[in-house]
Amino acid sequence: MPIITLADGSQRPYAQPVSVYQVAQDISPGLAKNALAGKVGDHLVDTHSLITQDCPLKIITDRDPEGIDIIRHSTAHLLAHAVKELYPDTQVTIGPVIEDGFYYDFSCPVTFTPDTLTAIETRMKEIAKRNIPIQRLEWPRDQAIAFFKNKGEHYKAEIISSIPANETLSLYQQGDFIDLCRGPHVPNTQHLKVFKLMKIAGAYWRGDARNEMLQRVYGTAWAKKEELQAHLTQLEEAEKRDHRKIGKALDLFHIQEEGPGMVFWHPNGWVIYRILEDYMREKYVAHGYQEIRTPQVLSRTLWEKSGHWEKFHEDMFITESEKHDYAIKPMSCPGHVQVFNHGLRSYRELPLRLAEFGNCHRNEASGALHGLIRVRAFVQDDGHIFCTEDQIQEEAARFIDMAQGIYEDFGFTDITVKLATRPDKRVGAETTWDKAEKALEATLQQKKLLWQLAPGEGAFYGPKIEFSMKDCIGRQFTCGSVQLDFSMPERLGASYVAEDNTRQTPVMLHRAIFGTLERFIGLLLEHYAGILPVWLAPHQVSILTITEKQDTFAAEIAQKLQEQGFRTKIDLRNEKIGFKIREHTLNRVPFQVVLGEREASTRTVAVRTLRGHDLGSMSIEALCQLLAQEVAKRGRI
RNA sequence: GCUGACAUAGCUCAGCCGGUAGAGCAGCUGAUUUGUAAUCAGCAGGUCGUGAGUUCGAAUCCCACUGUCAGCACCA
Repeated sequence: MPIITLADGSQRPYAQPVSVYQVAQDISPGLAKNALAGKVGDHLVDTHSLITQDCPLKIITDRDPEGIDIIRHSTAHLLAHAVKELYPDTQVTIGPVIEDGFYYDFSCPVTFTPDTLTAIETRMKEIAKRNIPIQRLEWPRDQAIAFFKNKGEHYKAEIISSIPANETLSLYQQGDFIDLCRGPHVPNTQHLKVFKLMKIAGAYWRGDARNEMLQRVYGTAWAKKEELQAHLTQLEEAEKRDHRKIGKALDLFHIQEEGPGMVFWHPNGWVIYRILEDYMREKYVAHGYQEIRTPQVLSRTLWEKSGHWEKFHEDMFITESEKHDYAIKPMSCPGHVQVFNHGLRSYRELPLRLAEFGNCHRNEASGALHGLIRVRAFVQDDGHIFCTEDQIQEEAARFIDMAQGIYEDFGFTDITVKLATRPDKRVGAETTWDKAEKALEATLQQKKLLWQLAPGEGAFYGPKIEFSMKDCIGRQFTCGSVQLDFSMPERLGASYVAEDNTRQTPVMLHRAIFGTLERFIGLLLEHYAGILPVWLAPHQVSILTITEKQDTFAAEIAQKLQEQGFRTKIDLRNEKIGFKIREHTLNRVPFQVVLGEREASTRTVAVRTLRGHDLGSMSIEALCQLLAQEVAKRGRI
C-alpha cells in the first residue's frame, strides 16, 4: 500500500501498486498526457513502471531538463529505428544524448549523404506519427546476446558481452525495433515531434582509431518548435563569431595552401600579436621570470635524450644537414634545460624561472588543423620553473594567481580548470606520481578553484592543471597549463648543489598562460566577436572629415593622437560622413572622431563610439584622457 | 591521419540536365564638397584549386592530388 509524496509535498495513498502514469492521471488528465517519465527519489523511471513502496515522486514532462534529455534519447532511438527500416543491413551501435541533442553511430554498407539524411528524417517523422508505444523489456544477458547475434547485430552483441553475465538487461521496443538501453524513454513515439538531423560524420568504433569507422548521425531535439528555432538561430550567430571570418573581415591574417597550418600575420593582426607579447613580457618581469631565447633547430641527439625522438617523432618536422639529422623544435623544454645546465647551479638560485616566446613547429595531423586555434607553427609563452620538490606547491599556486590575473585582463570568465592525472603510458615511480598529483590537487584546493578531474590525461612525464576556454561553437581548447615533470631534468642531466653539498635533480614545472599566441588570439577574437577592447584594437581611433576644408585640422589632431601613442587612422576621402562611419564601424574601430566646420572653428572633436553613442564635442586633451582610460581598463569591465 | 562535404574575380556568392563565365561589394577614373552605418556614373578585373581523362566541345561528367569545412582520432 504505497504512499506517494508528490513534488508539492502532498501525499497520495494507494491500495495497490500503481504506475507513474496512473498517478499522473489522478492528478490531472492533462499531466498524464504530457508525462514523459517519473522521478522516484533520484531515479528516473518510465511512466508505465509500477510503484510498490512509499516514495517521493515527480512527474517529468518536457518542461523539466530531465524530460528534454529523455526526448533526445528517445529521438536517438527513433533515428536508429528509421535507419533500420530504410537500410535493414545496418548494424546499430550506440546513441547517447549530448549537449543540445544526440547522435547515433551506425555500421552501414550504404554511405550516408545529405540526401539520405533528409530521407532518414522524413522516415523518423513518419514513425513518430505511427503512434507506437515504447515498451521496456527485461531479459537475461545471454538471451540478449543470442537475440542480437541472430539479427546480425554484432556490435550490439559485443557491447552486451562486456556486461557481467548474471545481470538482467533492459531493452526497449518500439514496433519492430528493439534496442539495448537503460532508459527511461518516452511512453510513445508521438512525443517526438521537434527534432532535426544536423550532420553526418565518421567516428571510430569505441573511439579507437584502429577500429572500423562508423557513420555517425548528429541530431538535435527539443520540446517546442520555438526552442529548436532558437537553437538554430544561435548556431548561425555563433558562426559569425568565427575567428577565421573575423580575421578575414578585419584583415588580420591569412593561411594559404603552401603553408597549411602556418599563419601569415598581416599588419592589423600583428598589432594584436605584439601587444600580447609586450604585455606578457611585463608580467614575466613582475612575476620573477627571466626571458631567454633558444634555437629552433637542434640535433637529433638532444631529442633522443629528451625522449621526444621516441615519443614525439611523428609530430616533429625533421631536417638534415651534412648527414646529420635535426628536428625543428616542437617545444622549448629541452632547450631550457640546456640553459639551466650551463654552469653550476646552487639551491640558492631555485626556483629559477625561465621563459621564452618559443617559436615551435609541430606536424599536426591535417584533419586537426583549425584556423589559428590548431596550427603547425606557433609561439608558446613557454616557461620552465626549476625548483625543489618542497617548492612545487608554492610555485604552482603562484602560477595560478598569475594566470587568473591575466585571464581577467582579457575578459575571460568562462574558464574550465582540469586536473589531468597519470596516463597509461608514463614514466616515473607510482610514489612520485602520488606526490605530484597530490601537490597539484592541494594547490587547486588552496586556491578554491572549481575544477574537474581528467583521469589519464596527464603528460607522460607528469600530471597537469589545464585552463580551457570555449570557442564560438562550444568546443573546448586548452590555453594555459602547468605540468609537473620529474623526468626530463634527470634525462637531460640537470642538477644543482643542495644545502648539504650533495648533487640533486631539480623538479621542472612546464607552464604557459596563453598556451600559444595563435590559439589565444583566435579564442580572443571569438570571445569579443571581433569587437576588441581599446587596448587590443589594431586601430583605436579614426579621424573622419566632413569636407576637405578640415584636412589640415585633421592632420594636426592625428599627429597629436599618434604622439600620445594611440593607433590612429585618418580618413580624408571624398566621401559622405555616413559612408566613412559605416566603413570604420565595420572595421571595428572603437572611437571615431568627426571633424567638420564646427569642430575646426572651436578646435574640438566630435566623438562617436563603435556602439553608436555620440559623446558630443570635446577638446583633444579630453579625448586623449578618455582613450587612455579605456586602454588602462584592458579587458576588465 | 580517417569519414563525408566543398573549392568560380580581392570579398560574398550565382552559373539547371556539358556549348570556352555573371552579380553585389571592394578597386581604378570622373563628377559631387557632403554632419553620424552605403552619393552617382563609367572602367577594369577570372587558364573556374592543380593534374590527367571522357567528349567535336568541360566551371559543369570520371579519376588522382592539394587545400578548406564538420565530426572522429590526436592535441597548445
